[in-house]
Amino acid sequence: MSLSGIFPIDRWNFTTQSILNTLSEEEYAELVANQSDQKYLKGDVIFREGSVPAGIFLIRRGKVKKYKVDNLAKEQIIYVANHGELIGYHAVLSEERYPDSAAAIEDSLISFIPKEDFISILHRSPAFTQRLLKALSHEFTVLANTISVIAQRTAPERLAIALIVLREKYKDEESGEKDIVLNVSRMDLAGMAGIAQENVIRLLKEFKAEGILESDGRKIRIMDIKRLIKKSNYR
Amino acid sequence: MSLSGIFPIDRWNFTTQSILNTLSEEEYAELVANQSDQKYLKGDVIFREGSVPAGIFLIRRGKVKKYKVDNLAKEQIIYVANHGELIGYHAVLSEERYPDSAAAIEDSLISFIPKEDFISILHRSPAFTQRLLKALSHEFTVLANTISVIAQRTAPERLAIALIVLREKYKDEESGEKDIVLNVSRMDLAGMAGIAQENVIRLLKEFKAEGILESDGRKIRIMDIKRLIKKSNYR
DNA sequence: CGCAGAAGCTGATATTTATCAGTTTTTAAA
DNA sequence: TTTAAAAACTGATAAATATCAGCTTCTGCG
Repeated sequence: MSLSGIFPIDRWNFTTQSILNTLSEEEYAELVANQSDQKYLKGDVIFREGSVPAGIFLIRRGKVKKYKVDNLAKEQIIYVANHGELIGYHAVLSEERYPDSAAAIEDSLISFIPKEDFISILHRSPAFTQRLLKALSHEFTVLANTISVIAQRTAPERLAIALIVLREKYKDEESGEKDIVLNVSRMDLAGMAGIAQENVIRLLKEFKAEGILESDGRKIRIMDIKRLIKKSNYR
Repeated sequence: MSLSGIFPIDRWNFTTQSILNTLSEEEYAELVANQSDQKYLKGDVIFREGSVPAGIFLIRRGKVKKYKVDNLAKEQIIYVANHGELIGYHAVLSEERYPDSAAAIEDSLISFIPKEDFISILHRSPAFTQRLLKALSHEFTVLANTISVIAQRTAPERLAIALIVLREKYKDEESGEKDIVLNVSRMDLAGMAGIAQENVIRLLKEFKAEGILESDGRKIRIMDIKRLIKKSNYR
């Protein structure tokens, strides 16, 4: 699964989307027996760093950012989870408090599953456990990749990468393959790329001038993915 | 487990050291039945990013850096593993190529365990699997923490943090609790903190002038851990 | 023991990126 | 529809950090 044959997009995505497929019908039924659905509006916080987990979350519809806030304000986005993905399971498994916060970046529908039910299925289904182990191992790849990029790439490269990654997440929203439209604030882009908001704006203007993208307020339309990948300078 | 009551050192260490304790004697015996020990000199590469894993490694003696190399030269260190820890298991579990490289940062003795034996035990021992799941989940905490620090802290703060983390890894080397001596190159410090070598040298000089540490070539003696923690500015 | 290469170190300079102090535009609530 | 707050944007400046070029000191090998 590689983007346009050159950008290793699998290095940027967790793989919790397909985990639930390992469950039998009755196992799945038991997992979701006590679930409760909740709507979250854009910006709503789902859980906060340092709090104690009571269960895990399944994103039915929408997108969620996982982030850490450092010295007051300024959040660093660790990962953007899409519909179908699980979040909040790390803390349950490691028996720690949440290491990061999660908030909706668009209106979302999310199921809460009590941790007891999650743990119960885990003990019941070896296939589920193996699949989870695989997913968690892959996450190491994604996070190590993120560390390397943030430490070693320039601001324009990091922004380009953020846009490529987001484009993939917004792909299925639209019908066509080309000219995918992202709907994301400058602040969230800054949080993903680890640069100041003002510089995100300036860089977007440059990209626009180069014909790589068009933007109208929050909407960013990727016009030339090939040139964007080139901009990212990714091997 | 928190350093001097204020620095959250557990946020900086994987927990694979105690995983093998979950195995019964016969399980352990089977795991290591086909192991082969090998000595690695300081600087020797254990595995390289992009290659295909054939098994996992158990560090019997020594220390190992896990790192990613970006655009020729300049390596970013993701993690420093100590004796007792397992490395190379992510790629086996996720059935991918190694996402990072590993090299000895001091002379080390390392056992290689064929992946078949590892997988076999994994299927045999639910306790082992659960423990591994927990360890991998904790790793998310460590890596998310690293991302946030690299993205949001200043160079002096990052260097201070690198020194604090290393101090903990070198603790058991010496007898006393105080004035722990690190044995690490400026280049590796630069790789850990994500800053240029030259600046590592300049910052170390500052720390020295402030009485925080003393250094004699590669040997760095932490004199005032409290002031170092303050320097790191860590909540 | 001598020597070559690596690592450590220094100062000067360039570059990148953040910060600041606004203005304009958009958005959503009254 | 008005309007207040939030987000987007701009230019100027400051700060942080990297880069470069050269020098010195170690270190391990022959």
